[in-house]
Amino acid sequence: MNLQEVAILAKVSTATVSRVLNNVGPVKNSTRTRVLKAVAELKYHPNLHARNLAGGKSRTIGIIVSNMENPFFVDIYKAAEQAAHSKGFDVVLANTDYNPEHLMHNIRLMIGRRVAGLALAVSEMDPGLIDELCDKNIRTVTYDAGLLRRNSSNIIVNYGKGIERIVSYLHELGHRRMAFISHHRSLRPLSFRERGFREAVERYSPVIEWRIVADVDGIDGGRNAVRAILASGFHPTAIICVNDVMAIGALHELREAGLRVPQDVSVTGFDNIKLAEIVNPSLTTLHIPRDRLGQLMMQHLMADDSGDEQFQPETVIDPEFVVRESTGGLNRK
Amino acid sequence: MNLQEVAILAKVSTATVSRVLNNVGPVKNSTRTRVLKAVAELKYHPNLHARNLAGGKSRTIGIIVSNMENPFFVDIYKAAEQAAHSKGFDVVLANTDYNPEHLMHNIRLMIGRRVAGLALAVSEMDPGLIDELCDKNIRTVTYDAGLLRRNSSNIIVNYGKGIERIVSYLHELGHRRMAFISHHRSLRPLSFRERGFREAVERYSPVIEWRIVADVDGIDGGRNAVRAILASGFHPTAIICVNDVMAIGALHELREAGLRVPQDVSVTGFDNIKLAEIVNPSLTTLHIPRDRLGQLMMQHLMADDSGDEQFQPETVIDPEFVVRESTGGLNRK
DNA sequence: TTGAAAGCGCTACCAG
DNA sequence: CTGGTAGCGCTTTCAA
Repeated sequence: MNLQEVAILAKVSTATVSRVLNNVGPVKNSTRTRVLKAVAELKYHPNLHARNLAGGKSRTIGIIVSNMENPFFVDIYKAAEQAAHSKGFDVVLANTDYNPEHLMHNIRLMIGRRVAGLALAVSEMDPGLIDELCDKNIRTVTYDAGLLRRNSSNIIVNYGKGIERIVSYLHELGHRRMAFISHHRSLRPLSFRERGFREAVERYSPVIEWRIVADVDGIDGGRNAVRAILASGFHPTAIICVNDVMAIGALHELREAGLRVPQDVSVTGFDNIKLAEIVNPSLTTLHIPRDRLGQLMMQHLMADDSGDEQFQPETVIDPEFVVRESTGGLNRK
Repeated sequence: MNLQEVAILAKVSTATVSRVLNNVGPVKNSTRTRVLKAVAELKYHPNLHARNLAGGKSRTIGIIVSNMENPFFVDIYKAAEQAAHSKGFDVVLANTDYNPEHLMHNIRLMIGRRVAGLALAVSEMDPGLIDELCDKNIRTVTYDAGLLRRNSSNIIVNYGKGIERIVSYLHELGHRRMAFISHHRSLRPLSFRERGFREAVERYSPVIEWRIVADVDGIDGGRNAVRAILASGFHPTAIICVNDVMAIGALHELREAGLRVPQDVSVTGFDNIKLAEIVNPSLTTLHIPRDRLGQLMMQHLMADDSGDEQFQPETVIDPEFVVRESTGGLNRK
């Protein structure tokens, strides 16, 4: 079923049907209603592929994230989608599970779809791979990717500063043995955070002993990491997690092991997802404004080319320290 | 940049390039490599719209869910996507936030994209609206929607049975005042669950006092609902939540109010998401196998037309009762 | 093994 | 205000 059939039923040309459907150009009211009736009668739905092909331009934004199981990314996606909708764009979402091949596959799909813009909130950015793809003339905005190309902007969070804040806070509380829990250490953005931790902690060298352990992203990852730490014989008094979800897993595993938080061990997260204030004990963490992040990404993608809006190629967001119940001074002073 | 340019650079016809790109038909090896080189050189990405238009068929499955913030739906999506990928299909995801208009919009988009199949895991199904749309010849599978149409199958969870199980269990423990926490009462599938509760509880009439309260889906919804209950003066000894996420919110609000779970109040969830075993106290709930659900949906959509596989128009899944720490007998016997 | 050409369904331009 | 028509980029016969 196509435009033609509608046109025949309405006794007009396809051009007119098109005009009616797109609210463009002048159409006599009587014919418009006639067309609309035919459309309804046939339950006609325009073929969007044909429309995109013929029109040339697309009103669709692609969004790719690393892990939809982590509320952090869901929040970004929701903010971004809302911003896109408010400007009349549709959104198509893809998830990579931190897998660079999935990322490539999805980027290819997005390019193939000729999206009007592409937002990448992923950690598995490989400069090499992306470089190749991104000199299509697709506008791109990345989060936490640290690469800048033509018509591509980047939004980054100052993780180093955040982690430094955490470490110094814990140090003041008297903590001298710390562990850092992460995931996907080999991915660049994650390795930067790890380095942030290392630098912060080495500033106090050799007073602070430390250790880094990694597992998968998620609750189970946090649990496994804590289990590994405890089994290793290294007994940190503070555990710093690369994100809240892993921290929540850590919290649970510590409880299982009979350790009290924060009396025996302090725990910190990163992101400040909703759950962080709900868990027991509630989580000390760093707030990253996902709303703003999502909005910013869309703003960059949909900014007028008119050059009116100041196009910022890079935006830095400072996380905000939120102290809750999961951190405290040492029991044995 | 299009097929033509590649063809020219490779000194062949567009037909040949197409053959190479699709691995179809015979192509001399030397020309194949020549074409591939041209493709790489130009960083050519085929226009998927054109491809779909010309090919007629699509290898894309549409998935629409109600709330990506609820891990229940994320789990379904992930299982479904994996199943789809394993059969060589791509997936495009959409989220409705329980908004029937968003649902309509997204269904229209999916139809416009001429997806090979459409999976609807949404609660806001309105028989009227959908009826109209679903007699396109798009294969559809719904979860929890209770409507059956031509080339459309349905997967349902036996909520009534599950809730009955919960109520009788709580009754045995001595509970006589129960509250049911839900969301979007006016949406059919949700109202069915509410009815399930009502029927189960009235079976013990007039022994059990009960009450139903609703708020939005999510942690805050659970919190608000509990606050409303406590403020109402009705003091239930057991709170039954329509899903785990709301139950987790309820748990938190009860703690804030100084009530102990399960000593003062028992709480149950539904779904058995990962978090249910992590929260403290861990959550008594009903397990719904999201993996199987997602796989089933894809199986229904991608079943061979060959009639070989037995096409089941309806599949019922029984949830499985999981007792954890959030329920117990009454303190004062 | 390859090329030419006819569409796929729609938009947009040009006439009338 | 409306119709005719030339593409959009690709797949797919049909011939060569």
